[in-house]
Parts: sequence; structure tokens; C-alpha cells
Amino acid sequence: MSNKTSPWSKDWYKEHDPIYIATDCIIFGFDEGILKLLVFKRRVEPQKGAYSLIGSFVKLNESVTDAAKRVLEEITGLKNVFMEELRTYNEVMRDPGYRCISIGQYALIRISDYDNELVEKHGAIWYPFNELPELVLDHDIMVKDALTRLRRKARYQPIGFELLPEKFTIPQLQNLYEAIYQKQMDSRNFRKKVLSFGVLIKLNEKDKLSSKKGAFLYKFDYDKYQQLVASGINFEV
Amino acid sequence: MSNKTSPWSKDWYKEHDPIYIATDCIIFGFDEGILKLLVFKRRVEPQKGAYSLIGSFVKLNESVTDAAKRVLEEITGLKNVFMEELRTYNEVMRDPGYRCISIGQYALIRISDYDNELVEKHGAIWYPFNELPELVLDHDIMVKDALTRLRRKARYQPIGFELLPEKFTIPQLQNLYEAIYQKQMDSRNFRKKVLSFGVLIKLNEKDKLSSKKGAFLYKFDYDKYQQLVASGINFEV
DNA sequence: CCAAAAGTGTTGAAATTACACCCATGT
DNA sequence: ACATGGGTGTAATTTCAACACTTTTGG
Repeated sequence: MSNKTSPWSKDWYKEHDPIYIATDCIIFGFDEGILKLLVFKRRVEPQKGAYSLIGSFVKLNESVTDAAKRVLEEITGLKNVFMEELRTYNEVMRDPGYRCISIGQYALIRISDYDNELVEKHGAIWYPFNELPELVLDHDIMVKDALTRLRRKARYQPIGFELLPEKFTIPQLQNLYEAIYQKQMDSRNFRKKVLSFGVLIKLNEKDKLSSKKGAFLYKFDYDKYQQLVASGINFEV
Repeated sequence: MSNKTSPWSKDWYKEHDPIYIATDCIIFGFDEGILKLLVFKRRVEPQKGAYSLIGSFVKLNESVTDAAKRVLEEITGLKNVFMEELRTYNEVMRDPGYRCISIGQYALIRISDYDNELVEKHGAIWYPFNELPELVLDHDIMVKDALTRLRRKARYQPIGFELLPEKFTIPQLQNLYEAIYQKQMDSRNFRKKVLSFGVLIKLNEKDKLSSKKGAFLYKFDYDKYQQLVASGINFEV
């Protein structure tokens, strides 16, 4: 129990059952054309050596969102990442330690930004999505759910940008979508579609890392995007 | 605290903060062309007389889903209703009684089926969606969230059928969609669309309640629907 | 000069929208 | 006979999917 004084004058609900609340983060990254997930190798018993998602118990005086932000910053050094609640995992016996409900949250991070030293210090590892080890408890299910959500969400909201550096090329964006949906797309149609939304700003710079010709860099126009959303636009990719 | 014996040999998480968990149900019904919500007038202090959603604390030995089913059956007499988790409401100070996280769940029920006596006995009332009174705590937000979800969900999964009687007419179905989306639709296009999915079985009976000519009754083909979903079909309405 | 990735348009098919009249029947 | 809601088809538009070649440049 936190040793801060409680902001409630008394506990009106004493006759009910309190339950432990945890939050587990399904953290996606995108690097070298591969979708990756940040997992964590347990260094203490029980289940030492087993892989799990990154998570934490929720404290009495913090919201679930704050708890997730806290662990995320602790391990990656990043603030202000895109994060969204997935669902609760609330089966009575899901956790052998005690009754504990976990709230899954998935996060998208720019893999170029994170603090590698911090990540290693905490025993966290970026795993290619296709080569994930088995995870503890119901964390495998959480990962599956998160991918499903990411796929659905990316269809009608341009969240893909959260996984790319601030400046990116159209082919990079296409690679990301191909990694998310695990299928090839036609480059002409893809370009046409994403440009048609009018939320990409073409820059006067080229990225020459992946080709001799070089590809123009773009950035995402958040303001324009907000306007369009407000006006009720659809963003199916 | 429930006085059953705990299925856990010991509490491994003693040093963490337990929190109360509640679940609140956003219960939609459809009656006489109007989308309705089942709300509840508090008959005890605090906030006696205020309206709230129907909810319950989650017990140590029941899942959140079970808790929601329990209150739903208690109040409507119905089992096996369509219900789905919406999201958690987890702000630290959302409940002045004590730290309590609520898990919102929305349910769709056939308004023809519920047990009216039970509903009245519990002080519950069907309110037209457009005339809802103010609700306690953050329940107004839950309702708003649930409507948003219902609208999104109804676009790609035929959950509308959950709100209609087993046998229904196409005009009834259209009325429902018009109530959900608050806009008029073209009857020819609507009919074409819903029939094109091939999940409606036309019956040899007519419903004559709303017209002299009478409209053919249909029922929903759950098996066919499952097949189509398995084969990866899209159901945008 | 050549390998490798970037960039660009057109065409046919399919889906979506808009739109107006006849039908059946209870009163 | 008439008012009421049920039922039907077609044409115009838009969106989507398929498809291949030219450009640039570092090595």
C-alpha cells in the first residue's frame, strides 16, 4: 500500500472486494522494414528468464494511463508516445499470484528515438514480431489483440506515422503498412492514396540511405489532419 | 470482502495497492423506432434520485464479464445478451466514494424480451436516447462512448440484429440503422445492401402491424454469417 | 554502364449514389 | 377510392485494382 495519505476522507466501499490492477504495455516499433515488439526478460523469480510484456501495478493515486506512461518512460526514456487502451484481461484465475486485472495498452514508438542504454539496462529487447518467444500469463493473447487493433486502427486513422521518424519517405511508409498487414501493395496506388488525403507535407530534402536516386522526405501535417477529422473525413488506407 | 475462501494460496502482491473494480452497463434497446437506454434511479443515498447506469462492484471470484451478466440478469431477467467491453474509466478521482475503476460494457437487448416487472421493481427506466437525463459520475461520457462504438461497430458487423426481435422486416431494420446513425437512408439502396450479404432468410410470413400491405419477415442466418466471417468478408452497411 | 530503388497515368471493373413509380390492402 | 407503407430497377458517378516503363545516380 502506498504510504501517501489518501485523498478520500473515508472508504465508502469497505464491504466490497478490492482487486489488484496492473497495466501491460504492448509496445510496437518499426525498424529496418520490420515490425518489432519490446519485451522483457524477467530477472527475478517466479518465472525468471521468461519473457513478458512491460507492465506495472497501478497505484492508488495514479490513473492507469499514468501508470503506463511511468513504466514506458522508465524503460525507453520516452514521453508523449502514442498509447491507447486495448481491453481488460479480467479472468479470475489469469494471474496465479492473486486476483489481478490487467489493462492492456498498446503503444507506438519511433524506434529511432528510444534510449537504447535504458532499454538494455532494464533487460528489455526489441523482438521482430514474427519471431516472438512465448510470453508469460496471457501476454501472448494481448499481443495478438494488439496487432488486430493496430491493423484495424491503421485502416481509418493514420497512426502509422507514429512509428516513423518525423521525416519519412513514401516508400518507408509503404514498407510499414506492408509490415503491418503482411502483404505487398502496389506502389502507384499506395502513393496516390496517401497523398490524396492531403496530410503529407513534401520537403525539399531527399533521403539517400536506401537508394541512389534518393526519395523525397515528407512530414505529417497534424494540424491539417485535425481539421479533416473535425470535418468528418474518412481515412481508409 | 466476500467471505468465500480464496482460491489463491497466498497474496503475492501484498505490497501493492488494491483498488475497487466496478462495471457499468450501457444497455441499448430499440422500440417503436426509437433507440433507448436503460437507466436507473437511485433510491438510496448518496445521490438519491439521481440517474445512473446499471452497475455493480466486481467480486474477487467473478470475472468482469460475469459481474455484468449478473446485474443484467438481475434487472432484465435476460441471459445471453450481446455485451462487449467498451473501455475502462480509471481517473483517480472519478469516484468520490473511494478509488474505483469502472469497466464500461455496452449491451444490446431485444426490448420485446425483457421482463418488465423486474425492470420496474428495480427502479430502472427505458429512456429515449435523445431525452436522457444527466447521469451520475462519468456515466454521461460512458453513454457517449458507447454510442460512438455502436455506430462504428454496426458498420462492419451486423450487430443491429441483436436489437430486433428474432423475426423482423427490412423496414424495421432500416429504422434501426436510421436511429443509430440519426440520418435518413434510401430504402432501395438499403435493401439492396443488406440482402447482398446473404445472411437474411426470408420467411413466408408478413408483419402487418405497420402497414396494410404488410412487410415480409426475415430472420438472421447466424450459421451463414459465421461462415462468411471465417472466410474474411466485410460487412460495411 | 548498370543495378537498384523512385516516381509516374491509364483503363476496366466494381461499388455507390441518386432518383420515381407501382403494389397491396384495410378502412 | 384512397391513404399508407412495401417493394422494385436503372443510369451516372466515384472508387478501386491492375498494370509497365522511365528517371536518377552511386558504384
